[in-house]
Amino acid sequence: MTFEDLGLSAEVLRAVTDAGYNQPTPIQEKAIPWVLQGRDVLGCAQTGTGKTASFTLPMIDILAQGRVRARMPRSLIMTPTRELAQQIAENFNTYGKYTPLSMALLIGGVSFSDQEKALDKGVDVLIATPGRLLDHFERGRVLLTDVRILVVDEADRMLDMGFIPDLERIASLLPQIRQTLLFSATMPPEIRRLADKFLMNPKEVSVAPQSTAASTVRQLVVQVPNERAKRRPLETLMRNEPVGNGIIFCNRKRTVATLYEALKRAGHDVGALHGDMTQDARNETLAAFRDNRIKFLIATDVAGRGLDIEHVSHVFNYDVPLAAEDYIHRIGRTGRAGRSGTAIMLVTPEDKKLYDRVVALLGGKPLEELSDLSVKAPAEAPADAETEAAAGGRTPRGARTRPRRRREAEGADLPAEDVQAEEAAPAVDDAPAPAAKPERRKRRAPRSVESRPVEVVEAEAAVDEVEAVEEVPAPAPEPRRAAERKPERARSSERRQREDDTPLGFGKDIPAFMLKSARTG
DNA sequence: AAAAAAT
Repeated sequence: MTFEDLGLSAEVLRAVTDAGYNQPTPIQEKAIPWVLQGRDVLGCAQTGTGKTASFTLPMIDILAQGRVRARMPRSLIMTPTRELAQQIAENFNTYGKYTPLSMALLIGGVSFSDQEKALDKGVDVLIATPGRLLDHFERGRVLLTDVRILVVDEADRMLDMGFIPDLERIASLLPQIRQTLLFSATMPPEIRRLADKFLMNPKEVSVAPQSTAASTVRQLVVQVPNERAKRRPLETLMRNEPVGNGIIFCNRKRTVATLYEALKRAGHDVGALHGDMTQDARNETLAAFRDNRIKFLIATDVAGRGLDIEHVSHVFNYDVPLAAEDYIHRIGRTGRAGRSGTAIMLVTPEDKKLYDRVVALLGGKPLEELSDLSVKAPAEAPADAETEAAAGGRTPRGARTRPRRRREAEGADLPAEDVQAEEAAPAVDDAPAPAAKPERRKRRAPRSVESRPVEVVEAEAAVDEVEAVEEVPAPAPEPRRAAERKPERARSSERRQREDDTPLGFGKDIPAFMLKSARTG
C-alpha cells in the first residue's frame, strides 16, 4: 500500500514525497480514505503512529477543493497543548506547500496581535488550544459558523486537563452539519460519551491496542535507595548510554528546574521544558532539542504526549509517572516509526506502588533491571585489599566485568543506524567531567565495608557525601536561570527597596485593581 | 505526590 492508493491529490502526494515518505502508516491507511469520503472518524491511536498526518493530509485535499482563503475558517483543530498545536501547524505547512491554504495558530502565551492579523486576512484552518480560541471568540475576532471540519486531537488528554466543558462550548458554536474527527489514545467512557455527542455514525479506526509500548523499545529500571540518590545513576546513564538524544521526564516543574540547574552545572548538554516557562522559552528549548543543539531535554509531562520529535534514542523516567498511562506516553517518545529506543526508569522504594501499576499496565511482567550502575572501572577505584579478600576476590554481581552500556556504546549489539547516528553526532559530554567532583571525593579515605559488593558501596557512599555537601547550602546565587525569571526577580527586589507600594512600570496609568490590592495588602 | 490551559 502506498500513498497513491489512498485517493490523495497530486499536490499532497508530491509534498509527502518531498518529505521523504512513501508508505502510509496503519492509521493513515485506515483513516485517510474515510476522511476523504467526508465520514466522521473516531480514531484510537497512540502518538508516534502517524496520527497527525492521517487527518492533515486528507483535510488539505478537502479544503483545497473548496474556496481557498475564505473569509471565515472552514476547519478547526483543537489540541490540549500549545506545542502540539504548533506541531500540527508545521504539518500543514509541510504537506500543504503546493496548496494555497492559509491557517492561524491560536494558542496562549503569545501575543494576540499576530493571531488577529492572520484572522483578519481570512484563514482556512484554525489550529487552537481551547482557552485562546474562546478568548478570540469572545472578543469577536473569530466566527466559527463556517467550520465544516472539526478535529479533536488527544481527546483523552483534553479530558484529563478539564477541557471538556470548553470543548463542548466550542462545538456548540459550530454548524451542526459538519465532519468531525476525534482522536484519542485511550477510550475511557467519558470520551465515548463525547464521541457519541460529537460524531455522527463514525467510522472507528484503531491501531496498536492501548496500553502497550512499541515493541522496539527496550525498557529497563534502575532501583535507587532514595530520591537524593537518583541524580548520580542518571548522570552515569547519560554518559554511558549510547544516547543520540534523550528526554528526561520528571513529575514536577520544580524537579525539572532543579535537575536542569544541577545537570547544567555538572556540564551536561541539557535544556528544560515545563509549563511555567514563557512560551518563548518553551519554543526555543524545543527547537534547540529538535535541531540537536541540545542533547537532553528535561521535561514535565507537557512533553509527554503528542510531541513528535524524530530520533529520540532514550527516555529517562527520573520519576515514576503518577498515572501509569503516562508511562506509555512518555516512552512513546522513543522507538517511533519502528526505530529502536531505550527507556530507563529510576525507581525508589517509595515509588513501589506506582511502579507496580506501570508493570500491571504493561501486562504484569516486571521490567528488566539494570543493577551495575555504580560500578566504577576497577583500575580507577582500587578496592581495599582486606575487603576484597572478604568478598572472595570475585567480581561483584555476576560475571560482567564492565557495564553492558559501555559495550553498547562501543557498538557491540546495536542496530547499524543507531551506531551511525552516534558517529554523526558525537556525544558532547564524553569529555572529562568538570574537575569539581573528583577533588571533593579525594577528601574521603577509602572505607571498608562488610558484605556488599565493594565497588558498588564505595561509589554510592562517596556520592552520598558529595550530594550532602552540595545540597545543604541553599541554591546559592544561581548562575543563570530561565530567561523569563530574571526580570521578575529584578522587579521584586527593586520594589522591596522602595518606600511605597505603588506598582512599578505603569507610569500614571496604574490599573485600579492594582492600587486597591496594594492598599489592602 | 502533578501537569496542563486564557489572563
